[in-house]
Amino acid sequence: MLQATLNGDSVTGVAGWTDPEEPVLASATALAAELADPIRLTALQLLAAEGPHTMSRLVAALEVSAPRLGNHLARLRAAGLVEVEHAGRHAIYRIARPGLADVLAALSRYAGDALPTARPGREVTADDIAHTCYDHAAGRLGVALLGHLVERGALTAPDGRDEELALGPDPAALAALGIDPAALDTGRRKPATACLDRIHRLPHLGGALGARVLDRLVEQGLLAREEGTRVLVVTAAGRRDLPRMVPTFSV
Amino acid sequence: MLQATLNGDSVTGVAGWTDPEEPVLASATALAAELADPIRLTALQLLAAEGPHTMSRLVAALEVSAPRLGNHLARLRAAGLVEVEHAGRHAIYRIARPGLADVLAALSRYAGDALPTARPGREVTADDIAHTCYDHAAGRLGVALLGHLVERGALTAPDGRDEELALGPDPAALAALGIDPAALDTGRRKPATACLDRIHRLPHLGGALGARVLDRLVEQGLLAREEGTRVLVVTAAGRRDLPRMVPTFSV
DNA sequence: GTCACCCTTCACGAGATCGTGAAGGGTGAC
DNA sequence: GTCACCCTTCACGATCTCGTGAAGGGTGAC
Repeated sequence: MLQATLNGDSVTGVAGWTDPEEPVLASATALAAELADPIRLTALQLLAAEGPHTMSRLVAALEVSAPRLGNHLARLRAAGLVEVEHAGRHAIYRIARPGLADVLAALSRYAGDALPTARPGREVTADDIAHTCYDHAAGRLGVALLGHLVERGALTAPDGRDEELALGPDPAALAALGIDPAALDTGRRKPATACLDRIHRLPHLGGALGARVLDRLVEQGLLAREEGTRVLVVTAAGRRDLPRMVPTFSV
Repeated sequence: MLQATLNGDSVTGVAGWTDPEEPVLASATALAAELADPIRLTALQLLAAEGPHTMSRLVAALEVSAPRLGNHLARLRAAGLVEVEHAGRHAIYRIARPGLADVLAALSRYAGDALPTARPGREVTADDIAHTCYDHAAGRLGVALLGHLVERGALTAPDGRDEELALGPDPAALAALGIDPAALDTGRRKPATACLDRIHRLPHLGGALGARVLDRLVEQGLLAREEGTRVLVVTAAGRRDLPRMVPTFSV
């Protein structure tokens, strides 16, 4: 029988701290093991940020063979991280539990912060800070923007269950950007979506709302589109005002 | 050359989503791989919650052989997750970057929530909800209590850099519990420490402050110590008032 | 019915990971 | 100096993981 001490109390017959049978520990290491593969992690990040995907859409996005992805998805299903719904001959995968988005976000944030800043060929570029993704802003700015709007209650956080983001209880943060969500002309587009940032591996704001926000920032002279590229240049005014408007964004 | 599309923009010659060379992706999967082992994860959780430990203290706590732990710590050092400081013949390990605590907390929270609730021999017990750890409260209540005090700005979050927790800018949440931190008689004890909860794998409040809080809750009739065991019984009054006092705590 | 297509599973070989046991370096006590 | 002690490293065998290729089941188009 084991004998150990825990903060002065003796705990007899209790399994050790590292007993792989400990339920929370086993569950945590199993989860970490699922995240420790580029394909599985990217698939989960895509599903968590952008909502359900069919198998074939994932195959195209990840550029891997179907059996290879299928094996990984089978693992993720067995681990209870994703769920499948079959529609005809298509298989629609989605995140099983919304809470996973928090884990993925924490992981990506740490991974981004922990990067040795000036790697060969990987120094911080203007592109890294802000660039367009279709017609909305991506990069550090796009990620910070979505985080800001979610934190202020203007939008609900992406949790991978749905394709679109719902408006939150308090539109003040959107109003502060000069946007009235009720007056948004969405056309046939989804009003607000999350879109996985390719560099930072965190969701940024897309959809009609994302496009409108970018237009406003350009109108206000805070950002400038660079002709022929996808780079968004932060103007002098933007360098002054953006960190005030979006507190988690710097430079 | 690769050809892919990203939200309508064609991106030519860009490495795929799952390219293991992508810096943030590589960093994230490497981190997850380090967390995917019971010994490494527990060591990191201990260091993040309770601050620096010597190698021998970790060996005793984890109940593993020295070479086995040494191999794991060498990995963690190579991955940049922990740092060593040599003091005489002792090696003092600590978390390298405070942000890791957030990742570990997110992982443990998801792992705890994702548990199939009624496992054989692992149903939710009174012990699970609240029990003593030395002279302070652990279990779900102890964890929620520390989280609440940190969120309200009464304490700083444990980040593994220090052995004790500093007081935060706003003591109101402590005052609401009937405690004046300035009047705390610490004796030779540390005023406030974090202590890793064995079941939930999240830090709870220890030290003189933790003991004082538990005393107050018992005085107020919200908790009752069970004679001869470490169980803390939530009284009828506690069931009514505790969720109001500590919003993240239920039942 | 026939076919193309989407998805899943299986088995095998290459590769990586992990724990043990043994050995070695450096420190402090005596 | 001698010794006990703390920590680290190394090498090897057992074990697990992963990707490929092939095969098979089910669906919808024609």
